[in-house]
Amino acid sequence: MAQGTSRRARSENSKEQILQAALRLAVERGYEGTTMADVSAESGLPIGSVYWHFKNKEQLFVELLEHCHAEWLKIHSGPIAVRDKVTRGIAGQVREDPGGYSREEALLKVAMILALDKRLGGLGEDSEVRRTYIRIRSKMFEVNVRHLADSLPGDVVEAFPELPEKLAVLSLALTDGFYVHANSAIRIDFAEYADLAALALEGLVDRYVKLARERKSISTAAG
Amino acid sequence: MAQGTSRRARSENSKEQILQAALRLAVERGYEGTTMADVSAESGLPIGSVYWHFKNKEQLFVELLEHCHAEWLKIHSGPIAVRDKVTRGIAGQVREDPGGYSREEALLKVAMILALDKRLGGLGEDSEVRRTYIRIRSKMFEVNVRHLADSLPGDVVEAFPELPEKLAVLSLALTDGFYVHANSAIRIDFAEYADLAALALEGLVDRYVKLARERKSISTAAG
DNA sequence: GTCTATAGGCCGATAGAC
DNA sequence: GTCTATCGGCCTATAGAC
Repeated sequence: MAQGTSRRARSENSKEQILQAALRLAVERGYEGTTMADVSAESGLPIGSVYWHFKNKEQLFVELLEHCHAEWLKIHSGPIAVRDKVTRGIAGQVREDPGGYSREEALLKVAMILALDKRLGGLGEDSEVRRTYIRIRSKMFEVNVRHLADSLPGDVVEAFPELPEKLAVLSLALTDGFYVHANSAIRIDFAEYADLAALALEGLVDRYVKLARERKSISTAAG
Repeated sequence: MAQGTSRRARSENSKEQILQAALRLAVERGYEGTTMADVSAESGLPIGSVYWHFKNKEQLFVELLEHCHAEWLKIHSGPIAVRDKVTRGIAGQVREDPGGYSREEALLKVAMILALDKRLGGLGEDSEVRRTYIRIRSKMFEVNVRHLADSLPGDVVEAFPELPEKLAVLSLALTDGFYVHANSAIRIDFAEYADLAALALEGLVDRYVKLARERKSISTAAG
């Protein structure tokens, strides 16, 4: 560490190192599969330091989720088309980057793993890790709904206000589903399937667009 | 146990009890979350009996998977339409039956949990539980592809031989995706979404049907 | 703030009586 | 075949020197 590096800065650096190590391990091994000793070894810091920065294992994962969520929010701003939402999501879940995951992908991966890791923090449903995961997932979902709404034609959203939410659920389900598939060793061309999935959802949008236009022309003719 | 119950029959009965207990627990808690002591308690048999019937924890789960797969195969025979495949799959994954799961649903649930439970049997990728899961999932997938192929119009399958496989992947992804969603405490009307998902895939099929018919009329006109 | 050593608890697996 | 008692190993968390 160079001269002039404050104690405070070094401490923050250690904390960051621990979080990054925990992230790398959690993505590979899940919650139960990641031990505090592993985190200590991977970060290069002794286990005492880990417990100095984080009260316990549960708190480490709570902060890890919040850390990733903050990064995700930074990146995801502005509207996004259904097609991009689906293809980006699937691509992100599936990529096997040996050198580590981008922060955008990281939250989704960690979130997915924690979603299905039973017995988080020993008591399942009631653990703070789980509550944090649920809170963050619902925030991400709201953001997605808003961005999809912004990307759809205004008259369609007006006619079917629940459409953005429906699309968000479906695109999230597809993203999650392909993550599961990626963990099941049946090799497929994910890019091709991302296109296909996008096509399917776009077909749905087209249907609603037509419905909206029909309604409009009827009400215009009537009024 | 009544008179005339052979030692052999009682032994088989014990084994079945243990498997059922393991199934109930695994669905709720996953692999790591289910201890041999739990299985022993849930089955009502002492832990020594569990180890008499199964060499170790890994072997117990291997046989559990194979047991469920056999049941699944019994039920899933004959063609099935895309719509039914999707709606049935989603409904099965999501239902919260307090009294236990039907055997049809059980394999899918257990398979899903094991798919994402990292560090199965201590060594992740190389565990026998994982290999068994991979083998069974690929068998189930083949069966689904064949049944979907049987349910599609013959000329479409002829024109696009890869379509049944694509639909199987998408419908499986949707099923899996909604399972994840069901574990994330954002409450939605799954029946409605099952319809929507089916609609999206049917739209895809329609597109391919049209393409096949167009091709046919072109080649007929040309020939 | 950093690090080592270790306490304390839980789990998989076995030994051995019946 | 069934059951109990127990061992060894791993994991979280803490105590306490520096």
